[in-house]
This record gives sequence, C-alpha cells and structure tokens, in this order.
Amino acid sequence: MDKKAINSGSNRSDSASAGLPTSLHQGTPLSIQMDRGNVFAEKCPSREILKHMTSRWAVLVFVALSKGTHRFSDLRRCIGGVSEKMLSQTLQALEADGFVDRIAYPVVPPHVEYSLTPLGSQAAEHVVAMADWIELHLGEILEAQTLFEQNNAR
Amino acid sequence: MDKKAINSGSNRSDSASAGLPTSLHQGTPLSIQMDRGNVFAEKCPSREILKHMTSRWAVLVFVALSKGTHRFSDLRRCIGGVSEKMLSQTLQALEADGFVDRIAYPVVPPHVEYSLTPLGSQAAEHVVAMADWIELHLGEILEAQTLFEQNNAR
DNA sequence: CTTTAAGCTAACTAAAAGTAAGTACATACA
DNA sequence: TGTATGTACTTACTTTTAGTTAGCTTAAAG
Repeated sequence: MDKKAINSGSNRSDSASAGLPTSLHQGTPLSIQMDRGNVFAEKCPSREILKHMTSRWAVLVFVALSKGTHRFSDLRRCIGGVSEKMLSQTLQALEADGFVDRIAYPVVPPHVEYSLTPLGSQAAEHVVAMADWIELHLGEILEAQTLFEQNNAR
Repeated sequence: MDKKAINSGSNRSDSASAGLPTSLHQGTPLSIQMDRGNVFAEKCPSREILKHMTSRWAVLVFVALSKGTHRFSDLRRCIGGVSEKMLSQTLQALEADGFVDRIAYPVVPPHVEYSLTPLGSQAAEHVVAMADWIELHLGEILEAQTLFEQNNAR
C-alpha cells in the first residue's frame, strides 16, 4: 500500500531470491544437475530438446503420429499449412533426438514411413495432453483475450 | 518386400487417408470444429495459443511461475539466458491470453509482480509435466542422439 | 554527483521460418 | 513420343522473428 513497505519487500526478495525455482538445485554440484537436466540453466542440453519438442511443427507431428505410422505426404496433408521443407526439417530433428523412426523403402516414387519410438510415444503423451487441453479450453482463452483487449482499449 | 506390394499399399492409404488425424473431424461443420478448436486446421486460433504456450521462453515462465508469484527481475535472473525484451514480450503475450496476472505498483524503481491465473495454472500443469519429463529422461535422449550420430556417421 | 536499481521500449543485426523452384524416376494417359 | 502426375526431398531466395545493445525514468545509496 505505501511505498516503503513495497520497496523493502522487494529488497528482501532480491537479495535472497527466496523460493525461486533457481533454488531448487542450489548447492547441488553442476555435474549432478546435468545428469538430470535443469531447464533453467542456459547451457543445459535439455533446452535444445525442449526447443525441438515444442517447435511449431513438431507439436503437430507428435499429435499426428500418436495415432500411428504415417507417410511423409500423409503428414503434410494432415498438418495444415506446413511446407515440405519445414516438415522434413522437423522430422529429421525428431529422428535425431530418438523420438521418431524413419523407414524408407527404395521404390519409385519414394515411400517413407514415420512412426514414434517408445521414447517418442512418452514425449507425445505430454504434447498431446497439452494440445488437447488447448482445444478443449479454446473458448475460455478466447474470452480472456477479448476481455484483456477491452480493458486495454486505446 | 516387393515393389508392387508396397506401392499398392501406398495407393490405398493415399486415396482413403484412412485413420489419419484429419479424419477425426471429418464431416463435422467448420463452425462446430472451431468451437472446440482443431490444431490441424491452419487457421484455427488454437494454433496461435499453442505457439504462445510452447514458445521458448513461455515454457520457462510457466515453470517458474508454477511455484508462485515473482517479480520481473526475479524471473530474468532465474531463467538463464533470457533478455529483458524477450521476457517482457513473452509475459505480455501470456497476459493477453489470460494465463498470467500482472500487478504493477507505481513506485520508483518500478515493482511489478507476475503470477499465474487459474487458467494459467491449468496450462502450466501440462507445460511443467513436459519439462519435468525432459529433465528426467535427458540421459536416454542424449544416448539416442549419440546412437543416431554413430549410425549416420560420414 | 556518480552509480545502482527496476521494468520497460526503440533501433539495429543475426537467425530462423516461409516460398518457389528444382531433382529423380516410374507410371498413366494422349 | 510427349506431357502430366506423384513422392520425398534439397537448394536458393525472401520475409518474419529472435536476440543484442542502448536508452529512459526517478530515488536512494555511496
């Protein structure tokens, strides 16, 4: 309510950073932190994985493949708006991370099948859950958006 | 095994697209689809929400705020590698989507507190679960990565 | 009277995403 | 014989986005 109270409060939390997520791993040696991964650490490899898993098209690939094996062009048709370049790039990244299995049959025209590995299926569970949640709560979110716009009208 | 078998198989699945995620909403009018959201549809607003929720820094903001209210600079310190611009941008997007609450105290130097809304907490659950899964399975993923590199060595 | 702090924003550069076209070869149709 | 079609890509180019640096404001500390 008054300046002093708020400022002193801020100073306290600044110096101690009490309860901050950072403090989760406080005191734990870096080597051990890296064993388990810490997304808050700038250089932790988990950051890259997170980036791959949550990339715009990877999310949709996970959702699509969670329903079974599909060909490249199946995926392209099913995922509205994806270009061949981006789909190919995304699939390669997911394959390199061990989330996706790629089987190419040496025929003409080419025939390539993509599916989730066991690791990929686990990852997909979370991604799909998130996508489902968004789809289910779209109405609420859209409402919140318009409410925000009204309050911040120019 | 032989060309014909594979090709005819592909033709079958091409024409029918049987079992494809697209077919989930087949026959459902677009207006109703949009009520519930369909991430596979290029113009569905859920796509934008997905983008916001899974953006590089939003994920980390969700994880950080899932542990409670924090100031801007707390978040900046806790999330390794984030710039003030990106953090500010991310927080604004999350606020506009109704995931984050922003309270600014009119003091100097400024004091602004961020927290999750009920909607944001629900969203955070999924995001946090995903981040946790990655941290926990980092070892496996890293192994899969090196295995892949070995098999595709030049 | 310079420094530090907080929470931003504006201007600029680097990186990523998107677009359009090209590739290889077989099969279909004219 | 000749053109079109389908598949799974890649390459070159353009546009959008992310990231980096500097600046703003005002009060209190040094």
